Amino acid sequence: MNDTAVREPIQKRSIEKKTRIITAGLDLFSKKGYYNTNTVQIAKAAGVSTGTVYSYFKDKKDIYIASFEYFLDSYLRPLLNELERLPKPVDMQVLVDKCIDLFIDLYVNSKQTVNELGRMQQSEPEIMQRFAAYEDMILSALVKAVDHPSVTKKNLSEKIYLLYTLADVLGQEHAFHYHRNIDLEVLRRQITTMLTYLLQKDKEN
Amino acid sequence: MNDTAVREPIQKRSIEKKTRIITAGLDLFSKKGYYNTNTVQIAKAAGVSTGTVYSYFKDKKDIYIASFEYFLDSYLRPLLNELERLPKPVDMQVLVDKCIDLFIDLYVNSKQTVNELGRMQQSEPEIMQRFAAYEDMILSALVKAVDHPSVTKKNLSEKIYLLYTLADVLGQEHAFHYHRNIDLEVLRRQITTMLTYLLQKDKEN
Amino acid sequence: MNDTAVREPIQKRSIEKKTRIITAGLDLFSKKGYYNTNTVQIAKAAGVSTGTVYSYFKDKKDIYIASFEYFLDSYLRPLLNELERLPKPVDMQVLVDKCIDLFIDLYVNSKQTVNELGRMQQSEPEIMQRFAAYEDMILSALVKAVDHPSVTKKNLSEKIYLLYTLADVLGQEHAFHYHRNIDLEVLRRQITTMLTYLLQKDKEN
Amino acid sequence: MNDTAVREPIQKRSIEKKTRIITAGLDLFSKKGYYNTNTVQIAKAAGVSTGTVYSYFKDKKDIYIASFEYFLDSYLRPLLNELERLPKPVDMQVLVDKCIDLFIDLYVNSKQTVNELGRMQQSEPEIMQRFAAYEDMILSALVKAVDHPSVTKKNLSEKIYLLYTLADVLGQEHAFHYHRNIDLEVLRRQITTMLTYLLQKDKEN
DNA sequence: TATGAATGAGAGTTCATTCAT
DNA sequence: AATGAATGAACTCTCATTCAT
Repeated sequence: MNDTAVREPIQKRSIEKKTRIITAGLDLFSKKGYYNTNTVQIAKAAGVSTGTVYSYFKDKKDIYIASFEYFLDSYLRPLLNELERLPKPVDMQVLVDKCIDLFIDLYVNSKQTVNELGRMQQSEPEIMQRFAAYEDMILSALVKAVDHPSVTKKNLSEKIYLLYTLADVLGQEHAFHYHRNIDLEVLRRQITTMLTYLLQKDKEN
Repeated sequence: MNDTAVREPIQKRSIEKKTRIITAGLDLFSKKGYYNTNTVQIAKAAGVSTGTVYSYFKDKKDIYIASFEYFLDSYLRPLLNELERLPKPVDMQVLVDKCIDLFIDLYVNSKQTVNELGRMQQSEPEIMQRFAAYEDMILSALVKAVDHPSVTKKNLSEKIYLLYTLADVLGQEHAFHYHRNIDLEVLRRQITTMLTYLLQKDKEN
Repeated sequence: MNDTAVREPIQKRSIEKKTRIITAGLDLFSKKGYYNTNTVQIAKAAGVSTGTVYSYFKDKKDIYIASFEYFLDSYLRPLLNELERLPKPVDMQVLVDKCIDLFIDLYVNSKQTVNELGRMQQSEPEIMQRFAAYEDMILSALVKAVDHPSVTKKNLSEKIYLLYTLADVLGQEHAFHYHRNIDLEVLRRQITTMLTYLLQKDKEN
Repeated sequence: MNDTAVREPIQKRSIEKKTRIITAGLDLFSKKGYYNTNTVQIAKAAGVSTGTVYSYFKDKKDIYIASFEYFLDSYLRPLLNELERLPKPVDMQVLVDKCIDLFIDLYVNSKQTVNELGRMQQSEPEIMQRFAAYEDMILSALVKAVDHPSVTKKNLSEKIYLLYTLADVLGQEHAFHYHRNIDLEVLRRQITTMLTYLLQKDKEN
């Protein structure tokens, strides 16, 4: 019944245009949020007409999803690859540090983007599902990176989750510095200490 | 521009009406989010007219702010009082436990509410500011509770912040259980271990 | 989920407004057809805003249905009542004549309206269903009117249907006079002759 | 304003292309109606580009007109020829029967097409005019077929018109069977009876 | 004071038509 | 000659806010 298919661009000019829409969307959604961005703004920012937007995307939500998939693919995945390429065996301290740096990088460079994604993540089921895959991506990258003789496999999921969570917290704090009385260096040292303590093999947590 | 001042209700009937709007708003915003709730729905749920809503609140955002202030005042503050009333000197393990229970309580009973607040928190600057005060409230309650001979004052802000953050994480996981492979008991034990380790006086973190 | 109910007007001013929308809709739909009429035009013609239109009707199709129900109720039903009130026993000639007059009246006064209804009738299933009831209304009025000792019950449905159809044809021709070479008086006489012949008891058709 | 003239295809390939557009249009317009069919769908179904469509037709309505002219030429005219080729002198019963069969054929095989044409016929003046010619075509074919010693010339136009109308009604009822309680065999017999009665020479109607 | 009908700007989306390639 | 991506005006519908009653 629905004959008005969404165009899948093949030619270079078209791909470029689709990308422009995606990046314009990413920018606006990140800065102003999903509900405060409209399709005319996206079209204008991408330098195309609204009609063109709707020939590449079935609706506004579709632009949103494409924008954040693009972000995660082009930004997060490279970071994770770096993590996986760490020379092994790796010092625990180094691993935790690298992890933290990764999230600081992520937030410092794309704080608004990451935040907007978090905002929608639990608001729209469809978007939550899409994003779940990417969290899994991070978590499994961490599992691989932590795969090391000095780390017990016991309760590994929970340890990885805490590593992920605390690195995330530090990243957020670096980017937004919500809490003026927090010394970021101190916080980092404490997190590293806790995680190193948690991950060490001889402590059976 | 706006000549019609927002009324500050003095009479009992008026206060009751304002409260009904606030609780109706809280309920709807929590269940469906800010952008999917409209003022007619709030008025109807509160049993008043839309006009009345606008005689107590200057706009929709104002209802939102009042709703979440009400929530934090009537729900969070009592929890914090409990924390402050802990008999001292308190065992470190007990303190951390109590803290964690507090957040689990909060999330389990009001998960949608807390989530919606988090969603808007960084989307709307005006709302972010208002909420900051309440986070400070939590943090200072923790400072008081942790005020104890066995805990160094050194880098205390950062320690409190981590206590707050990790308790929050555990609360969220209890309420939503996003990560199916996480054993909540194990996670709780690990968090307690880390925090106890961090807070102990002799470890100079 | 759908809290935005369509308002059911009780006050006189509101009913009047709803009626104005209905009549404006009827007028425009009749003159220009469903697809060539837009909601802004209807609102303007009714002297209200588009928002008001949508507080009385759930969508454009709903206005359409209401408009034509209004037409049929306020125009067709009175005509049918007249038919039913014919003094009995009635001369067959008189009955057929009355029937024909009824349709001529209908078309001459509301030719565009009746035509538009016919156009949509088979195009939109929802509208077709609604209209079916009114055709039944006409047919059963005819059955009652024809209920007469001089008419056999045998194959009555088919006879009534032909009475209805031929009166309809004559009505159309009166209103639009598509066929310039047709003498309406002659046509009427022929139709009357055929129907009288068909309906007479002694001819067993 | 319109500098790009509509091409009149001479080459075989071009004619074929134009025909493909016409038949695709006929198919889609018949199935989904004029307003629910768009030019992209027609182009796709015809295996050409939208641009090509607009080099053969000046606008969407032009495709519509061409489609239905094509239908009437290729489908209706052969039926009429058959009618004209009836061996004479012909029995009145046979003639009426043939006529009825012709319409039943028409509707049963092309009910959606005929219906869609009827729908637009009075909605768009331009289309109404075009169609008038074809109705005249039918009527004059009937005049020729009825040209017979047993039929008075008196009031012939009106008689032909009724023959046409009643055959049409029966055709519609055969194709759609809107009225469940109508026995098609009975209806046909009644119509035949009425028409035979009307057309007979000695009855001076 | 309270009402709730009314407003109308602005949202997302479609599609006949054009024109650079 | 043919393409089909691009256009943008026009569509239907929503909702925060106002104001006559």
